[in-house]
Amino acid sequence: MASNRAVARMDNLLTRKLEAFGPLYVSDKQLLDDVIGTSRIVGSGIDLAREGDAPNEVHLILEGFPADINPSQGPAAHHGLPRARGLLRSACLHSQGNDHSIGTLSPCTVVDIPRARILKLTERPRILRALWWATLVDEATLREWLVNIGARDGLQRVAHLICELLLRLQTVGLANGNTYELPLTQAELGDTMGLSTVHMNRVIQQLRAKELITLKAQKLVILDVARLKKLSGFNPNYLHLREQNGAAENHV
Amino acid sequence: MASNRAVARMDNLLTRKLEAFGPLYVSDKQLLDDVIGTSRIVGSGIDLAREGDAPNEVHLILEGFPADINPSQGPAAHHGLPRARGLLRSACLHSQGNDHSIGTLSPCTVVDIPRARILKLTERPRILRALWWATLVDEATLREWLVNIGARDGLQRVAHLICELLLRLQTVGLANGNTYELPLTQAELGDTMGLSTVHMNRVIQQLRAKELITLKAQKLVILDVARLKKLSGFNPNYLHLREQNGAAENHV
DNA sequence: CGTACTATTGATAGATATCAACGCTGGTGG
DNA sequence: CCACCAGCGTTGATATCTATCAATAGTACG
Repeated sequence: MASNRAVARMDNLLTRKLEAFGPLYVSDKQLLDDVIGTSRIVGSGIDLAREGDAPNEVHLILEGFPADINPSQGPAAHHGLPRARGLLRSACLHSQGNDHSIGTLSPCTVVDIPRARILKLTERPRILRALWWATLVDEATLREWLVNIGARDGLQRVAHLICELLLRLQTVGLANGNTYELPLTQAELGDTMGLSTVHMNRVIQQLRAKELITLKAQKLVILDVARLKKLSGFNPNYLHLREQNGAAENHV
Repeated sequence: MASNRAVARMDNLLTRKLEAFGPLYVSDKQLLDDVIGTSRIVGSGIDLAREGDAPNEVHLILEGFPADINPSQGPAAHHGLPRARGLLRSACLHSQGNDHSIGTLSPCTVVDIPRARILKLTERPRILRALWWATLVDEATLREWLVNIGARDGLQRVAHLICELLLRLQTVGLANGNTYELPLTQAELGDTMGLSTVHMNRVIQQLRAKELITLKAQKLVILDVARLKKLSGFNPNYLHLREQNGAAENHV
């Protein structure tokens, strides 16, 4: 489709994400370019909420592995490390409540969008509508995580995460066949899914023993995607919402 | 505030929910009245997604206890019952993906909002903006649930749920002091939180033994709110987002 | 080489699921 | 009225999953 026309400009990641939910005006895209312009790169293990941040600021993660961070009241707090929950997708918009925040599990490119700028964005009807759909999709992913953590045992949870990451990263072109970079420590993975480090390790070894995956030097290889999906009860529908909405946009 | 002016009309629940995020035009409210007009009442244990429903239909639950339902692939499927996850708030908007749906754990009043109507609604900037904020708040609640289920043990989870329901129901005026109706079976509660029926029962008995609650004949009494909140690590901030946004609206 | 982080392994304890059984309650048909 | 039944709550016994503690091995890096 896009290849049929001459494209005078390169859309940024945010624009591409939002335009999946419906077309935007050129002026919209310029506004989005302005927003993206302020991106910063942060290292691993950083809390994205900085001192003095206004609550309800929105963070946009362009690249990397961010995760929800537990407020420091949890049992894991005495480790000195906050406890991560729920691995977020890249190119994800995240509202900054005052009850919890996001941390980086790997180096990330992020944009901090202050309240004033959000209001500016939401004055554009098409941007606003895309933002809403995007949030609905994120919500669907969270619901899937809820099921994932609540109803499956460790082995299935980890298998599910591996499947989800494969699809996500393939979408963004960051997977090489059934192989991708997983720059996370076993401890971090465990925290993300509510498993202890030791148990996480044993689960990984189970997956290796079943000849489902290979994991070495931050490189993950899925040896049998079909069997892994079956084991985890993986159903990719919840990640596909965006295509459906994009298609439905034709009706408007 | 509202009591200072003569109010010619009674706002419906949806209108009230959305207006918490910013003022709406009278014509907006009329449109919302039209939407609400089509509500239906369903019994307990019903799946809100009906045959022939278009995907991405949105359901609005005006009253009752709805919950996420697992697709029938889970281990609990052979019970004949789908497995519930994540108790949803009343007056909650829920997008209908094709990967999962919502069921009722008690009689509910619901409105099914078809795609065409959603599009109509999202043509109103103020409604759309309120919808977006509302979705962001729902997302925050889901994140809290993720932490709740992933990081706390059964006792804390249940305590947390009881605290959350108290605040929610007080907000809607459905709590009587520290007492409220909980028309859910122990098995349903357990499913909701990822606990077996038996264990749910034992957790409840622990709470009783600690003289924190009373639960009999669907009536729940919290004997010591402060101690219950402390036990569960309950932090109501994530439910307060709406007030913050409402206040911020003054800046627009 | 030594230090620190990560991965791995073993042993043990706690949390939770599962299976089975029993009592209570409310309805229903005889 | 009674016998029966179904759903819910409760209890005990046991098995499985997972956390925790402790120790060892591998690996990167100065």
